[in-house]
Amino acid sequence: MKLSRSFYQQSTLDVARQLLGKYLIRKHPDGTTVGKIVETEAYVGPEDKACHASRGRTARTEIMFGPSGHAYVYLVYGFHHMLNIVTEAVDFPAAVLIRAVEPVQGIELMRTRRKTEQRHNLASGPGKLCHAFAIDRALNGDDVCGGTLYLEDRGEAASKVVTTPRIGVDYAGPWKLKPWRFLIKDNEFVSKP
DNA sequence: CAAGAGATCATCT
DNA sequence: GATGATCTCTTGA
Repeated sequence: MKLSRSFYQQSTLDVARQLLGKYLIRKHPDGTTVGKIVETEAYVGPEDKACHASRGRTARTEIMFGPSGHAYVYLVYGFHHMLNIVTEAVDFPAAVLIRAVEPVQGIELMRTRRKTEQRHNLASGPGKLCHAFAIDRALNGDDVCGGTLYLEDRGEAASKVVTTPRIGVDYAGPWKLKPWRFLIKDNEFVSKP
């Protein structure tokens, strides 16, 4: 069952937690890739110094101020794309970063793109995930309630969930301490334990 | 195995 | 002109 827009309108922390155990589906001319989400992070509102939108409303962050259920994709460090899903109401900037998935379908395609044999290394990190799923800035602003990139509930409850501070946001002062990273306990496909 | 450096560019000052 | 919501490879024990 495809997740509808109302799912993404909930509070960002709820969305981030509930996304664990859901499936990410990416349709592409080369084939379809599917992965189970095992790790997410929440970026919430104009106050959150780790959230790009805390710098104000700009051309780049505009998408986060828009309606929920859209993809926010951007490039970091000149190499890696990050995939976020916009949440909450219009004019409130918030999003959930998808940090890692467990490869389920289209694994050969992911191997070709990633040039690695190891299944646990195909999508265990935000940059790797985007590479394996062929996600780049062309998808920025795409509606994830559409048919190319979307999420599904396949009836699995994310059992044991663990929270930790977010990764790579040391510059965010007190905000870096917020336990807004969510991951499935003991899952071998997360980016780091 | 842990730690460190380098890669490379869109975006904002 | 500085700086990342990262990854991979190299180094040294």
